[in-house]
Amino acid sequence: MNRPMRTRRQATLASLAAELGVSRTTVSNAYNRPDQLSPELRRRVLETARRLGYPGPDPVARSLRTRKAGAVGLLLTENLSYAFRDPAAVGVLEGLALACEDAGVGLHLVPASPGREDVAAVHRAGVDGFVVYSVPDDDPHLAAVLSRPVPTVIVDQPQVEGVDRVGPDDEAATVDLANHLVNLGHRQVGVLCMRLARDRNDGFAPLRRQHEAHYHVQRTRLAALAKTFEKAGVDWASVPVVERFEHSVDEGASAARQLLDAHPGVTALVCTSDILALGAIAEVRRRGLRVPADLTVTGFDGIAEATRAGLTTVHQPVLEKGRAAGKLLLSAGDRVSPKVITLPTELRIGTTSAPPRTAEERWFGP
Amino acid sequence: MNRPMRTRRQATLASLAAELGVSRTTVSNAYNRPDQLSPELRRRVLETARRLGYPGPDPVARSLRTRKAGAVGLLLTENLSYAFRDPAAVGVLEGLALACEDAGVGLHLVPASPGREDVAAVHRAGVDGFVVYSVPDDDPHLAAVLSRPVPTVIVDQPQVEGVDRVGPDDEAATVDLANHLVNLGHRQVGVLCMRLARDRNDGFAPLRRQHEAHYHVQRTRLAALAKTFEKAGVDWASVPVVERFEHSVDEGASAARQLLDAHPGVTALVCTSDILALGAIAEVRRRGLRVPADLTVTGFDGIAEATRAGLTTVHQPVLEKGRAAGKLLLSAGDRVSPKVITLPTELRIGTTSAPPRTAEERWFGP
DNA sequence: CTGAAAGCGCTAACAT
DNA sequence: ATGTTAGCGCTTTCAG
Repeated sequence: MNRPMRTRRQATLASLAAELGVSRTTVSNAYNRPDQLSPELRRRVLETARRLGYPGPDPVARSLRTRKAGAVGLLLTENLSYAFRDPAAVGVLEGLALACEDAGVGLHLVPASPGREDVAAVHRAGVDGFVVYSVPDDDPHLAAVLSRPVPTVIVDQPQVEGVDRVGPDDEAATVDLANHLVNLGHRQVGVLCMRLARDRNDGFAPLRRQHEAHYHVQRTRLAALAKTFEKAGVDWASVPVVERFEHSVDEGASAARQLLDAHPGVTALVCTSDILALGAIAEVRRRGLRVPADLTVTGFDGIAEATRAGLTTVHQPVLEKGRAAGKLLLSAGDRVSPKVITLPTELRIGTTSAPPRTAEERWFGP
Repeated sequence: MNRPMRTRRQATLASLAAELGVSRTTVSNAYNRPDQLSPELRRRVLETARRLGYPGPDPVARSLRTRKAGAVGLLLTENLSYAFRDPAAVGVLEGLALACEDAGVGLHLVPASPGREDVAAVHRAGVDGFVVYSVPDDDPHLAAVLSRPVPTVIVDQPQVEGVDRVGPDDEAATVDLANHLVNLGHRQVGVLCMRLARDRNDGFAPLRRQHEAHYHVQRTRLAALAKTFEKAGVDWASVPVVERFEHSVDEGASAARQLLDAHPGVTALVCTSDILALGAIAEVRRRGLRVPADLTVTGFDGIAEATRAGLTTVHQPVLEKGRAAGKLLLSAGDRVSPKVITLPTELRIGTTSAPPRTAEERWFGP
């Protein structure tokens, strides 16, 4: 294959029209409405276009005129490295991309790493709408998105009144999971959770920080755990909650280490994501303990690797979540009231949860 | 958080200027060149903008005027489902996204599934350049991209004269790998490869199909294998090559099954990707054979899961590949001759390759 | 520091 | 079936 080096934009629709001695409309029609002109003329137009090196209508100019960008923006204020490494996030991305593909529109990833305070990229994105995925409620990028006159759909978090949202019922799902543990007999639990706010805190998260979390999903899950365990007679204030800023298996392991070092008496580690849970399991085993005989570990998301590992977790249809968000956005026509789509979740009891060992067992072995 | 439902675009830069009794230039400057007007006036402009619900300069109109879209397009004519499931592809995507992030430009995923013949999406994408990742040389989307007057960088394949390219030296890397097998003593090998053309062929690929493959990477790897094994006295025409259209672990397993059913005598399965190799290993084990004692299996890419599995493979820096492509594109300024970046690869000998069993061993056990 | 003028390249009524 | 007209909303010399 070969190809000449281009100089710069050579021809425009107007110059082509001039060359041909026809109007611009005709040339435009040749590209956009083939049925509006004779096949013969159309052939001539296209032929001349090729000769002059006219690449077809400029997409930006067309967008300006038609008021359609032909793309949806995706705001993801997470380090891409972590986003792409979390199968749950990849699933959402994939589902969204599929919805876009079906509609023939592009998916525009907005450059917005967590550190970046520069919101200009949001304003510069030529898109017909935004999908916002899992950002904190005080993120400036989010505010920038909401200030733009295009429809927006938020996936998972935050909840913003008047804005479409797609996500699971974190509250109900977490209550189910917690009840499973309560029913098994666990009363001494520890929690591993993801980032609660934009400021980094790799360590224990006091009650106040839990309550004021800017990540609605984490806040809700913690609250649901608190509610359920308190109902079972557990004093939540005494339950250790370890937070991690980065979301990776390794961080899950280190969080488990930190928690178990300080609270060796816990009988279950509840993790707010499978990724963290997988790390926790690794750490527990590293300590020579068995899962679930010595320690129960649970996750959240239901990613494939968790299933393979037999993790007790809450499964949510991540691909469908992304797809639903895309469809919702692209059908955003003239809906009146904002729509909230709640996705089904399923408690999947695996082989990582079991009744706690009794004190005697712990001292004298099984 | 709350937010009023928007009606439609309410104010423009012009109407704002009118309202304020200043020129449009001034309003524009308030947004783009704050140093060009008094802080006081600027404050007034922004304040009035808020009051009128003016969301700031329209990105599309700005792009038209400045001739900068602020985004790079990514052409990926693979099913997104598969693309996102292959860590090698995700790595490339991630690296590219990082490069875009650094430059503050968006990454526009062009909707182009393999089946789609509709190339309009390429023409509709408002981007300043394209990265093309691993498409067949006869893909119409590729032609559409090349017809657009913007710089383009191709990752891996195809090789197009005059177009920038980033990729490993597939030839050299594959020769190294093949020599490793030759040196171990393998002469009866089977090959599992990815799609060779746009038409589906799940099965054996005859010589002719190998030679005429439209996927340059696969063609090159096969050719390198052929060359090296022929040099070792193997008649390549007799070497079974099984092709799979879809790229997944399961397909790798099924390909291995197909190959081993027909050619139980092979001592090594050479796979052109780690994904296929992982499937092959699964199938070999399913048959009650041991890797590498009974059968050697090798891959290509060096994805994390392969490393964990101890796979003998060729590692390539996929993230760097994506990043390099992005950087190259974004610096495309006024380079004269096209640039080709060759990334280093490394033969990683793992625990899945060993000398072939002798015939006696095969009959009488080790 | 501010304004006037001149388009960027295209499409969509509305004629003819 | 083709042309005329009228912008889409913005930025950018170049003068004041």
